[in-house]
Amino acid sequence: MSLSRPTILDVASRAGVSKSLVSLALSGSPKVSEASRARIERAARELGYRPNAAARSLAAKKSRTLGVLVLDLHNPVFAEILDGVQTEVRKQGFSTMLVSGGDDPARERDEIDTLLQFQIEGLVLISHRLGAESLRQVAGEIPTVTVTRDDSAIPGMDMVCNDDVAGARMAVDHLVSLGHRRIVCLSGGDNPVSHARAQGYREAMAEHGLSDDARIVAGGLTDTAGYRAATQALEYSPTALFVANDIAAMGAIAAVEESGRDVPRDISVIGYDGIRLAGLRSVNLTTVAQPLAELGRLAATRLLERLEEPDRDSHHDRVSSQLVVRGTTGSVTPVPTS
Amino acid sequence: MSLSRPTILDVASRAGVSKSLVSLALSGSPKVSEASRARIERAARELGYRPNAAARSLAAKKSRTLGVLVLDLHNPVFAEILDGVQTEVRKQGFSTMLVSGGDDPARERDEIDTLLQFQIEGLVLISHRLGAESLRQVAGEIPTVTVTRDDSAIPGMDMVCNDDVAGARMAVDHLVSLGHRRIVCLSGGDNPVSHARAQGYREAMAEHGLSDDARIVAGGLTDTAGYRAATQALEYSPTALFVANDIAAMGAIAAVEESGRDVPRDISVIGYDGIRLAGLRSVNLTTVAQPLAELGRLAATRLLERLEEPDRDSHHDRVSSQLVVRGTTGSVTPVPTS
DNA sequence: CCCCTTTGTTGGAACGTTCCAATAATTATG
DNA sequence: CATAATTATTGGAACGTTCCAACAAAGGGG
Repeated sequence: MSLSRPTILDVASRAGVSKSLVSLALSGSPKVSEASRARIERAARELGYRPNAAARSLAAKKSRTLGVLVLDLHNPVFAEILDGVQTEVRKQGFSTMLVSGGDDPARERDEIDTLLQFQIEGLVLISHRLGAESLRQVAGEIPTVTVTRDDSAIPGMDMVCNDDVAGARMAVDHLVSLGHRRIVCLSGGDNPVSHARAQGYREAMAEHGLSDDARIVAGGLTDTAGYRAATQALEYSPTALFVANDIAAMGAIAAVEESGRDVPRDISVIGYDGIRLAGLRSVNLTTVAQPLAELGRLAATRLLERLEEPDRDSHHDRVSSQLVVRGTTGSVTPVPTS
Repeated sequence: MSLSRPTILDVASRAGVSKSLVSLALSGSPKVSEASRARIERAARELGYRPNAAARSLAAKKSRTLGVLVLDLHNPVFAEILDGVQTEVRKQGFSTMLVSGGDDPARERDEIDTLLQFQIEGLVLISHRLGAESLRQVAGEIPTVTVTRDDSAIPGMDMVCNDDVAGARMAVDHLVSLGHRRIVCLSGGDNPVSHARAQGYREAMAEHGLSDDARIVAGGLTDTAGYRAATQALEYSPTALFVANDIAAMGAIAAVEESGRDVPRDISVIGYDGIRLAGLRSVNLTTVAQPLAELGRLAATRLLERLEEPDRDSHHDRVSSQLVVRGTTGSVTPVPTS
């Protein structure tokens, strides 16, 4: 193993110039002669020189690194948002440090702390479980953008999300247009996103004069949660289920099918998020699709803008989602009077 | 926004001691009096002091950070391995920097480079697309452990993987025991893992005297690749498909069902990996399950061991996988002579 | 009571960069 | 052809830590 990596001084002496000039040359300064630049680059290449990010960040007082916290790596929705973030961030020459909160608030705090120790310049929160207090504190310490959650109440923080209330209404509208009335909502549990989606459901049901048919079953955002909630929902003999997210919807479908009913003939199911998996032909889930990569891209853009101009007003983007009709929803079939 | 973060000097002066003592106290040295320690901790807390990782890593010449490269964040198999890695690494007080190669070798090199700039002390490769040359180079530069791929030929590198050949044989044995003979293999494309699985298929077929029935269709590791390969495989009118991984198997099932055939009545399908998703009731895929989290945990352990003892021999762990029979495989049904 | 340990504590050098002010070399200007 | 302006290069300070050798203070043994 190589004893120790070459430093800028090694490059300098090999190229026969000062360390300062090497620094200048490698950072692409225009005031370096072509001749020197060529020799320096050659020397660097020959030595396999790789700048020490720690030293750089210490001296420059900036790390050119953004931190990204993701709620949990298992739900593919986050991988898709992440794609958008990464693409944009790389394009602007920043690095990114990714950590996962593992769906646990305490660990989230912990990981953010680590991120801060690494002198990240900004933070992207791709969904999170932080309380308002923690969030406020984080936002006060470092430029932060939150994705997926409506945290618009926190000062100095940017936000990018879709309109969950409107999305949920689209879902209900779609079901109603297919003739459904007994539509049950399987909520995603006690978090703002799920609350908003349940709210949209309630509003849309009311608008269609179906308030009396509205039923919300407490569920969660995992497939097993969806399965359980659906089992429970069957007691209301619904003709359609609006499920808080795609993964839970997949669980719900399993429950419906196990009960001997067919999707969509007996019961229609619609999800939320628009993960790629939902488009898989054997899943073929109708859903309200968020532009996930776009959400990520936008978040990165907003954060980078704020780094340029730290004191600007908070920017709140609310992008619109889109109904994607696939095979799990269909017209309500008249019940045969057996 | 706070102008600049408090440094160790701020803590020192507030606690009325020298910076050295603060350093000692915060790193938990036993030779600090209780009184001083208490005052220092109090001061640090009051100031919201957070050590600067860049400075620390520069001074200490070690970062206590491991790099983790994952092939691609979209396949859940990697999230599950990652869980194991993270748990173990955290337990040992290291941080982890996670990057995704986005399924692109050039970007992989790039990301590893970034990781190295951050002075990571070791590298975990959770599947990768690196050529032998690049790999050798990386391994020569930094302690590296590779997960999921059999890179045992690279000197100085540790390896943790399952036995893909044996796993594939288990799959075939299972199908044969159900009476299948016309078993087609949908390969995962041109990468070592897929080659090994195809190899196991071939061997098992030969052992059962079914060499003449052996057919391998070139596919890939995504659901669409599985779909396409399955469509093609149907020309051989198989009674069973052995698919290179779970995600592709899900695509294959879609193709089979679209062709009007039933899984498993007409065609049995078995996957490989054992992702959680495959256990989802609406998927219910029979598969060869690798102990994913265990793979990750073991990889982390091996890497940390090597950090202790850099010159030890390469360690190659080959953990065994397990057949998980679910609903997509069944006995071959005698073809009704219509 | 002096010296020797032991226990706590400290200042300074080092880590590998960036950045700035200062200098050297070159070219343009009158 | 001297001087000014420009272009290229440099040494040194700084960044916030850790680590080491050195020192001060407090006990302990002769």
